[in-house]
Order: sequence, then C-alpha cells, then structure tokens
Amino acid sequence: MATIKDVARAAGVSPSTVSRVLAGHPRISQATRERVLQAMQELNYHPNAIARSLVTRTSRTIGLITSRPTEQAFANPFFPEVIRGIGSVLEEEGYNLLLATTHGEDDDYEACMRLFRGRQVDGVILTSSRLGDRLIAALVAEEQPFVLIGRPLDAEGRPVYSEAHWVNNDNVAAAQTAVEHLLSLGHRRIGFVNGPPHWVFTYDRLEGYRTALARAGIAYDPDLVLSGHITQQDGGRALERLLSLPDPPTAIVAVDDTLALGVLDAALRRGLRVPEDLAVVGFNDDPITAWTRPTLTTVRIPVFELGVMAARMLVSILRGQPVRPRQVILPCQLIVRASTVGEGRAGANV
Amino acid sequence: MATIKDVARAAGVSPSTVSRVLAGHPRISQATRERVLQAMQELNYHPNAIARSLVTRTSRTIGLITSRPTEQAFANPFFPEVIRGIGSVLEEEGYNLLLATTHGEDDDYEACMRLFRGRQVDGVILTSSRLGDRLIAALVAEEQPFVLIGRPLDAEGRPVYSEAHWVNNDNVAAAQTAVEHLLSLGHRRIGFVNGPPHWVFTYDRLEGYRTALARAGIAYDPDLVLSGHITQQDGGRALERLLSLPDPPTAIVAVDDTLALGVLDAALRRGLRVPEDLAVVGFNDDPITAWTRPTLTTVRIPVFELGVMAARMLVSILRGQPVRPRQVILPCQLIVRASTVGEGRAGANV
DNA sequence: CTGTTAGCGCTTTCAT
DNA sequence: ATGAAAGCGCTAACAG
Repeated sequence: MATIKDVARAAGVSPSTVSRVLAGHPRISQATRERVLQAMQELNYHPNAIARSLVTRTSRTIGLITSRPTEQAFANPFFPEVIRGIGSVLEEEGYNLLLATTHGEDDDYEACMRLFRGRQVDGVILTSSRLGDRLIAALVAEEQPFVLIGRPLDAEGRPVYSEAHWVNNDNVAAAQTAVEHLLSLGHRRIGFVNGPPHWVFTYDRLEGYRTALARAGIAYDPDLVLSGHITQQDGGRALERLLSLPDPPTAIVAVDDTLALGVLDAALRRGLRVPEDLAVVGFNDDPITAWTRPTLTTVRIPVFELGVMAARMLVSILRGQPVRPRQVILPCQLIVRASTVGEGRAGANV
Repeated sequence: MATIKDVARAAGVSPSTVSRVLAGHPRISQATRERVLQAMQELNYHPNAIARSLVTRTSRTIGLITSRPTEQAFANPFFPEVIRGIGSVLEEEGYNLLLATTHGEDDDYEACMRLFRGRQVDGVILTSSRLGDRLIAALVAEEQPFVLIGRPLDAEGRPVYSEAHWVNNDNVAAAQTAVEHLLSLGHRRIGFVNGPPHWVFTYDRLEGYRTALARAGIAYDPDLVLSGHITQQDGGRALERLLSLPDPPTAIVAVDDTLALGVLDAALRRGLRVPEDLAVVGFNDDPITAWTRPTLTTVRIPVFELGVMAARMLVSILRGQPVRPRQVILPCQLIVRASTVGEGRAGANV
C-alpha cells in the first residue's frame, strides 16, 4: 500500500511537499502540485488517517454514547431519530460517527474515557443522563468536549454543571401539560407508568406529573406510580397492576410510547374501551401512534432537532468557537388524539 | 495526559515493559506487573489507541456502510434493526462500530476506501448493494475484509463474486410467496409498488413477482409496476397512479412496509375497503404493521439475525478463521393479516 | 516555494 | 524477565 514517501519519490519531491498538497497548502507551485496529484492517482494513494491523527491529535470522529447496549438502545425509535439529526450535520461537516458499544449497564464510563484518551474521538454526544451521572462528572472534570442530550442533575435531582453544554426539551413542563390535559377532561385518578427512575428524563416527567397534581390540589398517591423497563410488555404489566388497585385510575400517562402501546394493548385485550374506560397518553410521537386504534395522544418531542442541535453545538466547540447559549431547550407539543378524547374530537391521523 | 513513558518512569521500568503488561504478556514478573499496574492507576493512564493502531495496523473498529445519507437510512426501521443485530455481537467481541456518513448517493465508494486505506476500520459491513455495485467490485479486487447484507449482482442481474461473503434472505422466493398468496385469493391484476430499481433487493423482489405471475400464466403488465422512493408519500402516489389505470389492480405488493403504509393510507382515504376492494402486502414486518387497521399482511425478514450473522462472519474473517459457508440465506416468512384476508381470517395482532 | 529534521505514542525485534 | 532501538505514516517547525 502506497505511503506518502512512495508518492514523494514518484513525484520527485519530499514527503512534506506531498503533505502540503494534501492539506491544500497555498504556497505551492501549480506544477509540483499537479505532479504530486498525478503520482497519488497513479499509486492509488489514500492518506493514512491513523498516522495523521497521531500527530494532529484529532480524528474527525465524534462518539455517540447511548449508555445502553446497542441491542436495547436501537429497539426504541428515539435513537435512530436522534442519529438522523446528528448524522445530517456531521455529514456536512465531514465528521464520522462512532457508536460506542458498551457491554452492560455502567461501563459506558470506561468506554467513553477510552475513546477520549485513546484519541479515537474528538468529542462525544451523550444521548441521556442519569441522576448524579459520573460520566458527566468525569467529562466536566477533564474538560472533554461533549454535549448532552438531556440535562445534568445531581443524585438529589438538583441542576448541576452550569458550564456544561446540553440540549433538552422541557420534560417537566411536557408531562405537566399531559396531565393537565387529562385533568381538564375530568380525570382525577391518573396512573403514571414510568421507565427506570434513575434516568433524568423519567425523573423530570415524574416531576411534571407531581406538579400538575399538586396544582390541581390532588394528593400524590405512590400506588399510582409504577416503574419498569421501557418495553410494551412492562407497559402491559403496569396496567394490570394499576387495575387491580382498590381505586384504579381512569387515565394513564406513560413516559414513552412503547410503554403506552403496551398499556393500550393490554387495555383493549381486557375489553376496556379507550378512552371511555381508560384514557392513555404517551411520549415521543412514535409514528406508530398515529396508526393505532384508537390513535394515541402523545407528547411530541423534537428528537431529530435535538440531534441536530447537539451535533451543531459539538462541532462549534471543536472548532473552538464560543457556543452562544450553552444550554438550549426545545419545545414539546401535546398531540391530542383519540386515546384521550375519542374518535370524534381527535385531530387528523397523520 | 500520561503516556506510556510516564508510566514507565513512575514504575521504574522501560516502556517496553509497560507495553508488555498492557498486552498481558506472560513472561513478566508478578512484582513488576503490579508496580506498573499501580503506576497506570495513579497516573490515570489510558493507552493511546491511535498510536497502537498505527503500529499494529488494526483499529478494532468495523465500518457500517449504508450507501445512503444517514438522514435517509435511519428513517427506515430496517437500519436500526440490523444495527441491533450487529451491535449485539460487536459488543461481545470488543469492536466499535463506525457509521460511515456519506454525503450523497455515490460517494460511499470513496468514503469506504478512505476508511480502509486510512486504517480506520478493520472491515466493513455493507447493508445493501446495487446492481453492478462498484464498491463491491473494488472491495473484492483489493481483498478487503467485508460482508454484504444482500447479494452481489452484476449490472445485468447475474450473480457474481462467488468468493464474496454475504448473508441474505431469499427475496425472489419471498416476493413470489407474497404474490402467490394473492393469486390464491383469486387476484389476477396485482400491482407492484417498487422502490428504486437499482437496488438488488428491489430487483430480486420484482423478479419474484414476475416469476409468480409467469407460473400462474398471467402476462406481465409493465403498467402495474411503479417505482419511487421508499416513503409513505411515494406509496400513496403509486396507488393513485395504479387506480387511474383503465383496468386497475385489485391487490398491491409493495417492496417495503413504508410504501405499503402509504398505499394503505391512500386507499382508506379514498374510501376503499381493504381487503375487499384492494388487498395490500408489504415487506419487513415493521412493528407498525400489527397496529394498522386493517392489520397489514407482510413478509417478515429476519433483519436482526441478518445483522448478527454478518457481524459474526466479519469477525471470523478478521480473526483469520475460515468462514464455513461463505454465503448464507435466511428464511423469510409471510405473515398473513387482515389487509389481504380480512379481519375474521387474520391471525393474532402481535 | 520546498527540503530536512524531529517526533506523535506505541509495539516489536533483538539483545542481554 | 527486561531494556534499547527502530519504526508505523504522517505533520510541523525550521531552514533555506
């Protein structure tokens, strides 16, 4: 395989000169540039990016940290969608995207550090965060370039790292809106089907639920709040448990459409009428929610845009440009469909 | 940032020794090993993977070539699903996954070559191929380690590169089965809503369609075959065109569920009854197809398994192990639902 | 405008 | 069992 030396020899110049035409250096004569270019062509030369990285200390690659095994992460439409957003800007900017594959639950810390110290990535995007996330703490401490999709909270749920870059949607407000929608329909017993509670986004959504209830003067009932994995199965299980309560809920807020789908399916199997017997609200506006019968009321999160913004931010940071607001919050939107208001009053399907 | 020299100095040994404990070299005394390990810990040392790559000529990274802009690729559930499969084995094997982001349509060739020559990846997985694909030709010519999901056909549709490694589902047979299902229901005018015809999988599915018709003694009518992008919109458009024919079809085979969804939606909007007025079959068993009303008959492709097999194969190749069969074909399965046989006769939803 | 030199951080013979 | 030295392919001062 041809190296820069081979090209230099073939073109009758020094390696540095070849390196210069590679870099598009201005002060180089047209004649030699062409000779070099031709030699590269003839030898089918492609520069060794690894060797270059070693000296330039950049890789033109950014890492994506999912904090979950790939197998699990990509089961939820959120990730492909956020990658679409990220990819659309990285393609323009000429960066590659490295998926950090993490074995289990918590070695994403090690994996991420390895990527950085190993100089395999110039920066990373974290797609989610946990309460008191130690990965974020380490990234902040080491001043590594990163952007978080979400927001950093300490173990007690207090905002931290005001210097960190992140892009988020206001999950507290979003959940609050969802619950208020149900309250306005007359519901008073509202169940909350949560995912794993250590994630910040689930924490925030629960926060919104509690806030909405408090404002309505409804006491918080822990029996109405269940958490599990974000799968249809666990959604269905949660519903069964809630329905077995002495005073079961008349409406459910699920923190993810996948859970909501499980709830919906279980409810229909049980012969419940939705929304007459049970109203259901999900999160994310998964394309599937427009097709279910009844169609599913859900909170639309601007996932693609979240990815775009995060990538743009990171690229700016890597360029050394100051990022104007270090934190940005994108709006959510409640999509009211038939699972809460019934066929007649719901909006269009698609 | 600590380097191997720093560790060596701190431990009072030479860099080579540090390198040896890093590599788990056997002939090294327990005492020095521990001193080195401790020094690494104290200095928070992480080896520079780039520097290592430069000398070992491996990166422990494999590339994923989608041959489409990320933004487009990840709009179809096929990619996340295949990545789930790939990721599940790469995590075990300790490989990273690099998404090669390609600007437009055909620079995936350049991008892929850059990855290889640049030593950024040890091998690649191609997620799809075109008729007479020059990327495959180049990879074969240069003997680069790669696995194709699909199969290589020349520009005329003839199988080529019998030495190449690939994993595929039998798209010809699958499409044939789908059409035969419709024939068995009495349909004689069957429309075919295709994607871009230069892809091998669309070519193969069209092949299957033609074969089934031929066997049934039905003449091939080019007016019944339309191609477009794989979007719901183009699916809807195709249906409109087909319905405006003097002798419109009573059934549609779409090469992808996304197209089928577009067809279904357009049909329902038009007030057609499905399947009474129009039967619809899709491909891929997108989760959404179990939720539509009517539920969608579709051909289930083992996408996850395709990813698993491809990754396993590639890892074996990289290990230098001979891969037993160089080509493997995974079975498809026709999932009969209400869009062809009506509610009563369809199977369970999920 | 171009060549010389040094070195990025690591692995790997070859000695000892 | 360990160290010395060379080199992976490239870039980046520094000369000229």
